[in-house]
Amino acid sequence: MELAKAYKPIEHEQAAWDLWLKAKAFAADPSQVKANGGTKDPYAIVIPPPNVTAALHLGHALNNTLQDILARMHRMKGYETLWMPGTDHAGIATQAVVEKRVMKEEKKRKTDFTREAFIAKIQAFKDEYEAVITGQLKAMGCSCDWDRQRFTMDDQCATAVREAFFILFRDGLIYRGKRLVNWDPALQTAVADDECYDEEVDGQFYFLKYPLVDSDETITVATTRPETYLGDTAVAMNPRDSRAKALVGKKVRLPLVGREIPIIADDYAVLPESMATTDEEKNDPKAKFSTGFVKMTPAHDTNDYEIGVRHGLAMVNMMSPDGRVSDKHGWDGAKMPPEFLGKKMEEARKLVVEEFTKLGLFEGVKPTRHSKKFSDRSKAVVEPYLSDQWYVRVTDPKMARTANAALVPEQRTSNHTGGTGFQPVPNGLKARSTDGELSFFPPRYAKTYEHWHDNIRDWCISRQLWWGHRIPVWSLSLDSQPDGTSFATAAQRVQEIVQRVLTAYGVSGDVAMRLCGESFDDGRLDICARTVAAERCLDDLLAVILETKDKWYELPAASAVGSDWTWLTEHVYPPETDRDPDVLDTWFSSALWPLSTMGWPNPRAFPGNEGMLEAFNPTSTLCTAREIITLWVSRMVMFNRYFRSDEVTKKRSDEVASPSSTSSLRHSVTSSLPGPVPFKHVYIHAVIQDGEGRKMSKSLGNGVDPLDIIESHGSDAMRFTLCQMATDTQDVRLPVQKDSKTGKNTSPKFDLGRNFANKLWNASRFALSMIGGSPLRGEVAAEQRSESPATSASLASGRPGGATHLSLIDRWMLSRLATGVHAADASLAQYQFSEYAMGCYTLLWNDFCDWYLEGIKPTVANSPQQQAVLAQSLDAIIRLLHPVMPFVTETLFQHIRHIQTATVAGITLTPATKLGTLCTAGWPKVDASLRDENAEREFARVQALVALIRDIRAKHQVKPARKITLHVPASLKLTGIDDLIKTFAGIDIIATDATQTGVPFAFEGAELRVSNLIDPAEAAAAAATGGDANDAEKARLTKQIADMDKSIATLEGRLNNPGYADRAPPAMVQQTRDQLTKAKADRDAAAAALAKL
RNA sequence: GGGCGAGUAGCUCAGCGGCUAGAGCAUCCGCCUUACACGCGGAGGGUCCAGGGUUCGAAUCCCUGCUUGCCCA
Repeated sequence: MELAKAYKPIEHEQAAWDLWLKAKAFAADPSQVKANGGTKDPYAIVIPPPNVTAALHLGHALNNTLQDILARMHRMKGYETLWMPGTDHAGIATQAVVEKRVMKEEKKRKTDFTREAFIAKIQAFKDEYEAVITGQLKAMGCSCDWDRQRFTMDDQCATAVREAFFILFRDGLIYRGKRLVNWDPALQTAVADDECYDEEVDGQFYFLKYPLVDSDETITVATTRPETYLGDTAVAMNPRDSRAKALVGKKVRLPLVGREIPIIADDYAVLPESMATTDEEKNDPKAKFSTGFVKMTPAHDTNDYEIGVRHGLAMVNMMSPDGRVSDKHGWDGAKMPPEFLGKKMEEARKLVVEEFTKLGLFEGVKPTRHSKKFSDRSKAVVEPYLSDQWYVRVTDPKMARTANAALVPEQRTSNHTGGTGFQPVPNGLKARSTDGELSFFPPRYAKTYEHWHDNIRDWCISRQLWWGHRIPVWSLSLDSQPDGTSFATAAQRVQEIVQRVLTAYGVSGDVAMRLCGESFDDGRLDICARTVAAERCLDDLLAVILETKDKWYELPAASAVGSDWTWLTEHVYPPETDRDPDVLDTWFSSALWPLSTMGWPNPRAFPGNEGMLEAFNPTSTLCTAREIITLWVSRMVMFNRYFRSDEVTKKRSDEVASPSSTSSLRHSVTSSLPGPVPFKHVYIHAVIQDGEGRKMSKSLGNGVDPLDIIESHGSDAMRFTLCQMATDTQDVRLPVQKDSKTGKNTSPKFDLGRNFANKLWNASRFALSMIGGSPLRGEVAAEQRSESPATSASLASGRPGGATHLSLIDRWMLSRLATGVHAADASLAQYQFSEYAMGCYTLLWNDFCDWYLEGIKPTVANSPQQQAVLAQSLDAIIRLLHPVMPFVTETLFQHIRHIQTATVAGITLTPATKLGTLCTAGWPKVDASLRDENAEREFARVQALVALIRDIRAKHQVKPARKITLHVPASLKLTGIDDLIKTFAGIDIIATDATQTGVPFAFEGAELRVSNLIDPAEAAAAAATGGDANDAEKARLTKQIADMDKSIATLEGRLNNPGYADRAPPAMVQQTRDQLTKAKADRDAAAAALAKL
């Protein structure tokens, strides 16, 4: 079959893809893995699920290219390979995009729809983008197991999320707590950081005096928000403040409120300008306004909140959700002056000034500008607001510390002491067998990971959104009643009633209850439902209490409640009795990804998952970006190790054994073996920036669409270029240009990959033309070769003991191949993708094309041995390149796999296992014995001499077709390399005469000449202008002499250095002497030639 | 504020104790040489950010500074 002159990706990519799918080449079979009684080692990658928010960009292309390289390489190496694909629902991002879209297209808000209706809209959007993303990955050639594609909110993943939440809730690792959120008082909802914008506004610093307790003195605080003084719980001053010693520990009394609050010392308080000593302090813009005293309002300011947590300050909320002063939403019984109650924040501010003025405690104002947060949608001023949120207790040793213990010892920090993270294993205890399994590439990222866990804080997992996994907790709030029942008694009774209902529905094992609080003010019963059945039970129970369903009294729950109904309805506080409206942080479901995608917790519940966890968890490698280390990597490690721990696993199997047992509240947490890591290696890839070092983004318009590159250059070209860029550094730059024809962004860098693919294509085309038509063993059918390669004849490498002697260039090529394959293996094993790409590049382009193919042209047609070396080398190179350029290599393989030649001893090329596909063929094995130093040394002589002659040819503008004569002195031996020199340098005769004609040059210390450069007829004409030629010759030799002199000076300098001979390794010294001898000889030869001109 | 990178040819990057510091692109010269002009052959081009130090020897290791980027808080 004829191959086109140039590789046209678009004509071949689809066919290759179809072949792979037809062969089911990417399907992972867990039963093949040793853990399940099979014979293979597993190799697994879970894709970092792309957000369904938008199409993939070049960073995704890079990351997925690298994953595909790893997957394909391991598949060829015989690993049972799973690359799990899927997408992420990306809660806030997706909901925001859809909200914007709906606003633009329908002029409607989220709240104009029911929750269900709006979720359906997001779902439709998700379907749309999931299809786009999947299409992109397939166009890139990603060898995922597409039949297993998951989505973080599909039924399988949702089941895992439910189970995980339940277990954590049951085990006391999930709790409810208060946290500052961005509150939009107009919409009365929390808003995320990216739904706010900052704006500089004119404001004022207000100066308020607070009287010291038991003293007539006052201190003055400066603030831009005087109204929040109602929620003050401390005053801070800098410990270096000269007054601090006397004042810290004393108390002040808040005017009107009457609350006594402490004065604390904290660096956060800025020293007044007059006390500042360093430039930094003086230049702090706040120093100008500072009095040295800062009011602390932890419930209404993010900085104060941090300090409040640090110093254990009380949190007093003085605002209601609609942004008015309130004493109804506070804690610790805060008392507000009645005149403030119900006032808006702006009104309250004026009132503060008035009241303080009346009391003589107002010192004045100074104008300032400061930045303020506003809500995108309502434009209202965003208030930091304390509200109820759910947390995962990742500070528990079973979480953060276990995550750090997962690090391989050599990547742990040696001087590790504090923190919640790693602690040395106590004496006498063996380290966990599952510890020390995790390593980072490049290793420096282990520090990021470790540091994160050392300083980790509990993870807030609730989000005030609609799109996501809704928190599976129902709350019964208790209210005191005149009958005088104590809180504890009432709570006890409620739990008993709930328990009866659960039993009636047969779901008591699927529910965990926890009582929160100790009084009717803040007490409630939280009930977590593990399954949909349990959920229905709770719905019914609430319906019975609230009478919200038709014929509620006929529900099984009603009979289970029975005569307690009246009592129950009197004690359960209706308005807040419901399922929690919030959804889980997206990372909660992502954190379960290596578990949920493989069927955890119950592989039998969804088809095809059996044996997956055993086979593929832990996975082998996770490829991701560095900011993901904290967001995702850490959480996957914590979750995998917790949910696959002995403790959790055993508890689950006990439940299966006796499903009726109730999940008790706060299981006793006993010491247990943590589970395995979710992945052994974490590879962190570089960030792609544009040519100016800026992030690629839509707003800058500097983004490059992978599909555009695939269209213009081909998928392989994009992949190769990206792989070649993937170095260990943090950022890589890709100069971006706008294509004048299409108007699309592209980069000239992709030409590299396109040219390389074309080079491979043409090298193969040439090889096929040489050997495709003349099989060595015509009697062996084409298909048979791939079945039983051992039947074909085998060529020895020409080394001692070999049957057939190979020529120098063949031995050289095999040596280069052996080195190249070894280097590629080593590079990929260390995630050195760029080195792998560049190594392959040199091997194919320089070694194979420039030297080998050119060198064998005169001989290959008549040498079956050479044809074998040619075919086997090309086949090996194509296999080596398959992971990075799957399409072109697969296309070519479909031709070269039919070639019949002898095999080459030392090269093992295992045939394909599925439909003759390269992607299931064996990774090339080239025996190290094929490395041949002698051949490399001799060939290097060829290359050096050829380079000198080519230089002369170029300077003299000798036509490529013209054969010239080389004159060498008899002392210089070119035995065995003379034919190659003739081929490469365009020489027809190598004479050993001592002619003085022609162009002289120095090689290996001898004076050589080339003559007959020009056609005799032209020579006569040129003789007239001989002076010019002579001048050029002189210039050339002069430069050669200068180069040699420079080299000689360097080498002599080194040898003359007294310490060198003494301290440097002897071999190195000898090498330097040899170099010097050679350089001097070359210089002398060149000088002699110059003198004769 | 803490942590991690980068600064080498016009551009994008390798090299990270010892070759005359390399590659691709770009530039210049010559070639449609029968696989490839997405090509072939050749050439020019670098105070390896600056300043100290360690070493027989530093682009490479250490320190200081400058420029620049990212992550976490």
